Amino acid sequence: MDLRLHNTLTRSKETFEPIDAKNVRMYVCGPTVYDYAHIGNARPVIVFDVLYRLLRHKYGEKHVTYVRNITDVDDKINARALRDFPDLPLNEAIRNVTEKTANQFHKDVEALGCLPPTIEPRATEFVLPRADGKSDMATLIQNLLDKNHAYIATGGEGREVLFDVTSMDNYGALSNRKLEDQQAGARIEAKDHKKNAGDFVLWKESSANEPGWDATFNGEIIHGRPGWHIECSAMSAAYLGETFDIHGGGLDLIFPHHENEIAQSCCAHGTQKMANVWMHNGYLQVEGKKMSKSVGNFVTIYELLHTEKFGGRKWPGEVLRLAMLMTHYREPIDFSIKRLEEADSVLAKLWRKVAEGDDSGDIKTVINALTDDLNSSEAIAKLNSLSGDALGAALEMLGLSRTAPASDVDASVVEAAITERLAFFADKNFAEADRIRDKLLSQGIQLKDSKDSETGERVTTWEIKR
RNA sequence: GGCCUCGUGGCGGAGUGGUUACGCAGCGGAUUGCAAAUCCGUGUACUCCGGUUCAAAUCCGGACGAGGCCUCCA
Repeated sequence: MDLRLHNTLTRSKETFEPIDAKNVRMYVCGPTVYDYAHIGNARPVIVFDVLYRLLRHKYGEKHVTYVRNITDVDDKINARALRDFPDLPLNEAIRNVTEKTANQFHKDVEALGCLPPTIEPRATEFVLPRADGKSDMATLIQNLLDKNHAYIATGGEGREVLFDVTSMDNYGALSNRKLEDQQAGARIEAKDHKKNAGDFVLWKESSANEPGWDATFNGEIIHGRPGWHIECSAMSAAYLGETFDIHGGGLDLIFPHHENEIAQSCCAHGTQKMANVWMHNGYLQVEGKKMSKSVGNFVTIYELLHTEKFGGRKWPGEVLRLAMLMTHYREPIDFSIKRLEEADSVLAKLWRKVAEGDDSGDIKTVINALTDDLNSSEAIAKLNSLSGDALGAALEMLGLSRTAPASDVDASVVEAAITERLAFFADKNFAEADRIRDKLLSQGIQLKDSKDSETGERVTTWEIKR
């Protein structure tokens, strides 16, 4: 069955044909590391992890290259560094922020069952020309200047290299925007030094309390830092080439981020396409509202996993993952406690069905669902027709395998308690037997009684309730 | 103002011209010393109004409602 993917460029589902089936190449915009990742950030990471797994299944593990960057240069990072580490030299303060945040991000997404990408480049390593000759931001920018797609102008905060949006014929093709339709009202700040209101920054000069690199543009050295979009153009070209297969991210990145990436990359390289397929996941809301700090419904991945802030309990990463995948990736999700509770029950049932064995069903039904534009909700529905090893394999495909519960439960102690309890049953001492059951339950251990079908004897098993 | 999504049972959620997926919760029953778990059974739906059609939740038009983007937010 052919893989079909919805392409934002054409607003339709297309049969996916890789440029090189021996090396399928995908780029997904990663985090800007200035603060804990929130659960909205988790969605694209999970969605594209499923796609990565599917591609590996279809083309082979060694034939897929998945690049997800870490953006560790950004004005929000600078602000955070100055706030949190006022006494440290700037570069050190920044490194503290980015290291800490990136480490936390890695822990978070691992708990969500996401495979590490093939390559995870950091923006700061791609600002200036590199010894290995891989694509870098400064060279890309000079390239755009050479081809008259960019110009240098002086604004209120110093010199800037700006991209001239009118220099590209089909600027706005991805987001279906026409420059003249954009209202220069609410959010576009008219700046005199720009040729057009829509021109965006490629490089901006830094002041003394801002990080900067000495880059040369049109012969003049500008101590500065890159604009927002250029890092993805540089890093994707560095590892995936000028044109690659799939570029993914959240819906809100279509404009301006991805539009501008396309403009930079295509104009600098003289190509028609940056990526053949552009995929975007839908937005996430919390309890019916857009997640924002001011509304107070802002939840980080860390808080969900390790605190009782959301719904009065901690939630395992797999539950969060399933809660995301219950909805098709392009649909909006209203994240709620009820949804997590449902995911929790479903997952417990599925894991039990794996443990019980009784292998039946065909994983192909699940793969086929995913093959149709990553229809994960359909795929999850199909899980119900599987059991045993087939179900286990299907769960692995979705990244929902049971991981060893992080627990210090000593099995021998539990077994001893069960034996003790069975002895109380022999004396019909139900009160003591129940006391043992309740005590274990309070430790998160659920006892399950059943009867041996041959002898009618009571058989007690247990599991860790999460 | 421009552009883009989405309205399916109590909830989640596919489907997309004709057979009302699937799951969660609920309810009834079996089982149990009581529970939990499990098993069996079970109800309710396609925002509204037109149109096309033998047939529309599905296609077309309109209304209403919800949400998003429009320069650094995934």
